[in-house]
Amino acid sequence: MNNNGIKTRHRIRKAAHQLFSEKGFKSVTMKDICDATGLSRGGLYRHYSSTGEIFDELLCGNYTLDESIENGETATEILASYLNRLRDEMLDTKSSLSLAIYEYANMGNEEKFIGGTEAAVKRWIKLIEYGSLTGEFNQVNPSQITDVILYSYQGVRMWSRIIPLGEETADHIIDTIKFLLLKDNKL
Amino acid sequence: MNNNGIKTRHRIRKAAHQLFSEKGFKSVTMKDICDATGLSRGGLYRHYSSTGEIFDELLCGNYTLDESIENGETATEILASYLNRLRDEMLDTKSSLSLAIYEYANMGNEEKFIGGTEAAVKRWIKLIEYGSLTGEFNQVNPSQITDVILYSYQGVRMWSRIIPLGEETADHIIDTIKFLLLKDNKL
Amino acid sequence: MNNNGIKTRHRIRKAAHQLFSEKGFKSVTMKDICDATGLSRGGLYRHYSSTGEIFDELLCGNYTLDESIENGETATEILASYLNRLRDEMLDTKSSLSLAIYEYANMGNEEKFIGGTEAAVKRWIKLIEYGSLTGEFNQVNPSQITDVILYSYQGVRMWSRIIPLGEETADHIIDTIKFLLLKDNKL
Amino acid sequence: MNNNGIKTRHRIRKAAHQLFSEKGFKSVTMKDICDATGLSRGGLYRHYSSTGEIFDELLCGNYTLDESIENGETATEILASYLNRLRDEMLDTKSSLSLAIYEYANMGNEEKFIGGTEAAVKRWIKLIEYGSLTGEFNQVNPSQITDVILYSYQGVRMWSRIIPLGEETADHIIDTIKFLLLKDNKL
DNA sequence: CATGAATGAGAGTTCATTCAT
DNA sequence: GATGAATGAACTCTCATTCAT
Repeated sequence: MNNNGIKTRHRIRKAAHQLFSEKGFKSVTMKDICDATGLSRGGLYRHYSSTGEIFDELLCGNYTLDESIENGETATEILASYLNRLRDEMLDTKSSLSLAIYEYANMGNEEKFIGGTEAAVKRWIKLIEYGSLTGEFNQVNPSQITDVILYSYQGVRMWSRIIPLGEETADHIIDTIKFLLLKDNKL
Repeated sequence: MNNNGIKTRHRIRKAAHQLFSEKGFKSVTMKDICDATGLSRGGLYRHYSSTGEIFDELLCGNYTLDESIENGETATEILASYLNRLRDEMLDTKSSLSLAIYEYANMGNEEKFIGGTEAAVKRWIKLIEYGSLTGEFNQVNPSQITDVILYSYQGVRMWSRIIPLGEETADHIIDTIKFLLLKDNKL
Repeated sequence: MNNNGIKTRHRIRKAAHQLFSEKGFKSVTMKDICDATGLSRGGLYRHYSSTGEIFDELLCGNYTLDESIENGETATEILASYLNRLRDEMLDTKSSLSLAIYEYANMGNEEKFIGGTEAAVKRWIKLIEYGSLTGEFNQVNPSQITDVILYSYQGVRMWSRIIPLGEETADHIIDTIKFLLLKDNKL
Repeated sequence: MNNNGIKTRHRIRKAAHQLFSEKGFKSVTMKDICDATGLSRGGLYRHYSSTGEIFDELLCGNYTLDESIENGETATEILASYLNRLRDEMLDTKSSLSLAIYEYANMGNEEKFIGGTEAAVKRWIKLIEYGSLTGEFNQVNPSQITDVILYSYQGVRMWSRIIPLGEETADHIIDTIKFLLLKDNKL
């Protein structure tokens, strides 16, 4: 594959991301991507042979919460950083692949996602245990709080596509998490 | 429309509900419904002329939290009743129309849902205010807790299609809501 | 399927037979058949969903030598009847499905034909043994003569599509078979 | 064209022969040949611009019975030599281009083959006349026997692709030819 | 000579939708 | 009311073929 081809693949992925964000997974056709990229049928198929193939590539590096920082920081600092990302993602309504991800997962690709979420779950549990240990966090059931965090986050991601999401809603979620975990936080 | 016609419409809605639960909205075709009901093309079209039309009818009476009981009960009792329903719905993984609803909403039918959720939001807020007033509930920001409740509920509805949902996860959500609202509830 | 549908299926098979005779199997597309029948794409697919499906139906009742007469006739009479058919088929250059059959068989449908030829082989062998027994035929190896008969017949069927076949060629084959089997036949 | 180019053309023809043997003519695409040779589209097109062009070259030197030996040998010896080749070719099931040849001929290239077969026909007729003259062969109609020989040979070539061919079948054909031509040969 | 990107034509397939019966 | 035949639009996919590098 020469340099030109690499550029084209980039172009395809960019256009496809846009389309998936807007329309979910199922409604995006190879033809849509042809039109969006200006490529011909055959030209597109040269690089990817299905929307699923493109989507798979988009997913690499897209799992909600990923490889982040655990270097000597306090649990509180790490939490703040996690929550910042969470908040940003919740508010980034437009570029959300969430509908597409759900549709895709529901079409028989569940297994591709289970690993991804398990990783996120583990990271949160680890953080909460760490904070409990250092005494920074309240004594809570880590798995319980993790469920609340992740599912409310996912709920926001989905509904925000349909019902306009105000900043205060994101803050409501974030503040509640802080209240549940951090000492002396009031509702 | 005679009695026979009414039965047929029932049959159609039943089959369609099943299909929408399994495959979401977009993937269900009129042909699928023909096959599932055993009706011919023309027969189906006599009653409904698109999947959207059937889906609209399915949605009546399907909004997440609906017309329920506020007759002299204490806030705690009403809360218990609401949470029971929430829990049951979360665990009723199979018959969930959630993916279908999201897909449908995303196809330009947002407005059909905004009203529905607003109603649920109002009901929860009213309940929380009521509980605060009677002193049964903690002093909280009603709108904040309502967001946590509804979005985490929605998150569960969606993900449970993809990642098997254990009872303990539903309980985690319910217990957290109780902790947030009820006095003397420990995490 | 109503009466109209049956007629259409007839029409399709007729047109397809014509096309397969002319162009072999592979070169005939569903579109060709649409054009030839005047049906729309969807209309054709309503009845048959691939050229192979149509071809399979054409093949029923098309095996070279079929269920024929064994009712008190002499071997010589039966032979004459068999050879008459053979000759007619050899000369019926135009309606020959032979190329189509070979192509089709070569595409992984061998097993569909093995049974058919085995039956023809058995019938010839039985006839030759019968003729030998009654003393009408020469003492020959039945299986050997059967091979010569069937393969030369098939050779003619194929080549006659390409090289114009004169009646005398068909007669050459027939006469040689007669010479091999019948007493007092001269070359 | 330098030496490298000649090698590439060799490579192409070799791969193409293999493909034509396996799949016949029509099913082989330029892309197949690209894949089989490892050449790129452009690379292949530099040498040949269609499958027909390659096939034409493969056909040179492939006509069924070719330029062979007529140098002072007896008719019986020449016959033996011819029949040996015939037998070998019949048994060489795998490398047979026969299906490809028929397909190709049927696509409007009949004239390319008529000459080839006429040559074979003439050679056999000449041989039979020669054998009759020297008294080695029976008195037969040369053209009649030639038809039987060539068509049964072609029949075998075709069917052997579909129905496994035993050595005894080839021998049945050969033995029958010998019986027809040679004196004192019994069936 | 050779590569691989790109185009565009054409075949396959699936459905929504209409209509005569 | 119901059937199923038929149409036509929209997609998917695969190649032959060309061309810049």
